[in-house]
Amino acid sequence: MSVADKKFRRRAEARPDEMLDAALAVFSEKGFAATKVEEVAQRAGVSKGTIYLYFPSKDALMEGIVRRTVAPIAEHALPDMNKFEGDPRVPIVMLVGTLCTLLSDPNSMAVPRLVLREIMNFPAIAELYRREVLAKAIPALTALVARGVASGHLRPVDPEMTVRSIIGPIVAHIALSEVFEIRPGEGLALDKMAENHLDILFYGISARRKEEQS
Amino acid sequence: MSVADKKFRRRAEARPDEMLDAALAVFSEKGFAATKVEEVAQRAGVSKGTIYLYFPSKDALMEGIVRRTVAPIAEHALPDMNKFEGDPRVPIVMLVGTLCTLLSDPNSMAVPRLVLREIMNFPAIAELYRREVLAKAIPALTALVARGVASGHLRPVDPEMTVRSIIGPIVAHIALSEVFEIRPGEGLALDKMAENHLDILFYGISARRKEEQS
Amino acid sequence: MSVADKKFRRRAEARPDEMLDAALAVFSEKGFAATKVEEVAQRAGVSKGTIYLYFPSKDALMEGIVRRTVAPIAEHALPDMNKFEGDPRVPIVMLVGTLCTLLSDPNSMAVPRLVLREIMNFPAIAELYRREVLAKAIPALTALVARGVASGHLRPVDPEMTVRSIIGPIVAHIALSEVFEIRPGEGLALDKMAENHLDILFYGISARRKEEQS
Amino acid sequence: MSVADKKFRRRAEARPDEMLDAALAVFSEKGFAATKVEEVAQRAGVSKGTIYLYFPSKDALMEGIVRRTVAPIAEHALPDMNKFEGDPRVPIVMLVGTLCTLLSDPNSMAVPRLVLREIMNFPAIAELYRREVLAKAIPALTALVARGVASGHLRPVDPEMTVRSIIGPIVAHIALSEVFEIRPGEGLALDKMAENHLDILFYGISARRKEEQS
DNA sequence: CATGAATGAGAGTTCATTCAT
DNA sequence: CATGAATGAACTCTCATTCAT
Repeated sequence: MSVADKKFRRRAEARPDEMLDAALAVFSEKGFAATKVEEVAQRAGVSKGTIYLYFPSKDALMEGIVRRTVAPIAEHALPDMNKFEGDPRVPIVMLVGTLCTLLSDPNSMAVPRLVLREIMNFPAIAELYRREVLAKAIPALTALVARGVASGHLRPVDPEMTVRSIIGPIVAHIALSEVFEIRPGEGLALDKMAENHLDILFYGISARRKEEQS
Repeated sequence: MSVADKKFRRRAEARPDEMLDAALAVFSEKGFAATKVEEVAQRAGVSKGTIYLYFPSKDALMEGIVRRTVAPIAEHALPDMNKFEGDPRVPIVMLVGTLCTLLSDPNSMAVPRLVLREIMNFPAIAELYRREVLAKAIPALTALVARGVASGHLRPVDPEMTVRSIIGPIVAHIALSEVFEIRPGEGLALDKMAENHLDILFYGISARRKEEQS
Repeated sequence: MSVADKKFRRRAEARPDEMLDAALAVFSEKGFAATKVEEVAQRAGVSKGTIYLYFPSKDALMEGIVRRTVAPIAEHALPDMNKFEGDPRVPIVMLVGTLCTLLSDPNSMAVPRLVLREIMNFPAIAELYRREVLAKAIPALTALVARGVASGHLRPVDPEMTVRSIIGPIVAHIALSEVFEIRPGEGLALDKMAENHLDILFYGISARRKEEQS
Repeated sequence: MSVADKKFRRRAEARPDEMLDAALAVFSEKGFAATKVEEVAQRAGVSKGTIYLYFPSKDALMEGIVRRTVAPIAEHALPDMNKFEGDPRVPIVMLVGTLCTLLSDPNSMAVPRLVLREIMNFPAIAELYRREVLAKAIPALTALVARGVASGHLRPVDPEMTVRSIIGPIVAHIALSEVFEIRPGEGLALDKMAENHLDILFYGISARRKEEQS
């Protein structure tokens, strides 16, 4: 069978993914509630009925979008952190860098944006996120900090609370930009934010008397 | 004015406020979209038509809730900060303390929770918040940090980005608790969070070679 | 308040009944499944939404129609039979006469016709009929026959099965007419049917040797 | 013809019949309207499209079921009756017996049950039944009774109406059992019903003064 | 012959909003 | 001022039917 034949084949196996792409696009533009299934179908280039051929309900589209994104995060990104030994600041720098790289890609932003927007109306999605991402990421980060305190690399901070200090500034920066369109002038400036955030996270904002840091 | 008159007037001027209370309660429980105007009316003890006597639409209820809460913040809490001179860490400690006091009161939480939940679907509310709260608070905080850097109280951090480091951990802590029900065991623990947050904000997490801090 | 005012009043208390009338008419014409709620509304002179103000679903219209008809039957017609003493042929003649009078009125026919048509698709209605009508009528008739046998007025027939012989011919006559439009030429001819039915029911079709009966 | 060929031919000419079997089974279980063509296909072990290869529409399945059953009745069972001479009670006993035998077989019941359930929504089927079964059976029965009256075997009853008295009790018995699940305790009890029915049909329920009957 | 992916018209139901009383 | 009956636009979901392969 030639490649040309593919044109005639229904691209059966790719369809659900295309529909999720379309749903993500339209949900992001107008919000879940304000989007009609018909619009998702049009964007995907199929008919309304075809959507329901692959997804049992409009809600299932939302869940499909999230599940597709959450799976690789939970499987790949997170497990690595648990094994880390040595100065915990190294993986923290990496984590912040990875997050910022992901977030600076508009495509990568779409799902977190959508989740941020709709999560309170989708208990199932909040639970999915909690179970698949947070329930793994937060304990891993907490343990990382705790090991850093134990090894003397970090000051005796509260590991659990310190996790809020690691991710909070990033969340705040994204939220200000995405929700309120408050940006520091020249675009997202994730680099500058990351640098300043890590600087403060590691050394604080207080001026030292005589000594240097970094 | 006779007693009988009271029966008919029933503190008429308080009505809109009672309706906003009812709307806040029901919106918080079920979400804006899932709430029927009828339910707001029932909770307020009036009929559906009466709601429309005071508010032109369901959306106006949402806006009324937010506007009522935003006004005092914008008028009282924020202006004070601009005048502050001296070590900026003093007003920062105060700000964090004030926020935590407010947030530990469930009643005070209701509006921020609701705003957090619905803001993406209400451009008007996002704009209101932006204009009335953030457009005043963020520049004030930024200027505070900038003055601290200039006066030598703070290290040469980026003032704009440092604002994210000040409020981010608090936002993250609240979001984890409210959205994902992830709490550090013994309740909200806002005190512990605030203490750890300020400790890190001021001195960082890195262990020092020989000397102590704080 | 004058009578003229009524014109302006919403005839609130009559509405549900008018809707049931309209539903009965349209369901009878087109069948339940083929009828749109919109059509019922139009016939009732109200909007689609108003139907749902009084009935929670399309099915509820069907149930309302039946319930409204079943109630008086169950309450009035049936209880009388239990008290009867003496020759059971008297109340049987009355019952057949009453049924035929009811059935010869096209309005009275509408509900049984509709029930006959839709009953298999409405388990709830079958159950309603069973519980409210048959569970009362059949034992009453059975007891009536049993008493007749005991008192010597009737031959030693099986009371339970004899009930089928009392009502069956009437049912068959109606079904032939309503379902297959098979009628004995000159209209429904319920009188002739009733007379012949009772004659056979009481004396059978077999010719006697010499003697007469009746 | 090779064995391999058989695999491909799969008794092709039997296919439509298998589909009707499947359709009858599913329609009987769930009702015509509630049955999806897909379900009929699954039960028949073919795909949805194949159904439409043999039947132009879902309705055609219904008609096919009925037509297949009606044909032999119209051709065989009915014509015999017209030729009968002598005491008409003999063929009446036979008819009742035959009907009861047929009806006591659940498989034979399926089609009449289905027809009873759906007939009002299928004018074509009502017409089919009317034309193929009733238009032949009823005149035959009527003539049988008329001849019985003429020959003195029967009392001077109205032949047309007497037909209702012959088939009515059987119909009533079946309807009570199938529609309302009202049965005389020990199953369908068709024998007892038939015996009692014929007893009453021939001799009536009235007690005689002195003589016996049967 | 057979498949099953795709279609799209159509129906039931909800609920914000209006307005006669 | 207050009511609540009435409205009807809008939306989700179903499923008989088609047709490219």
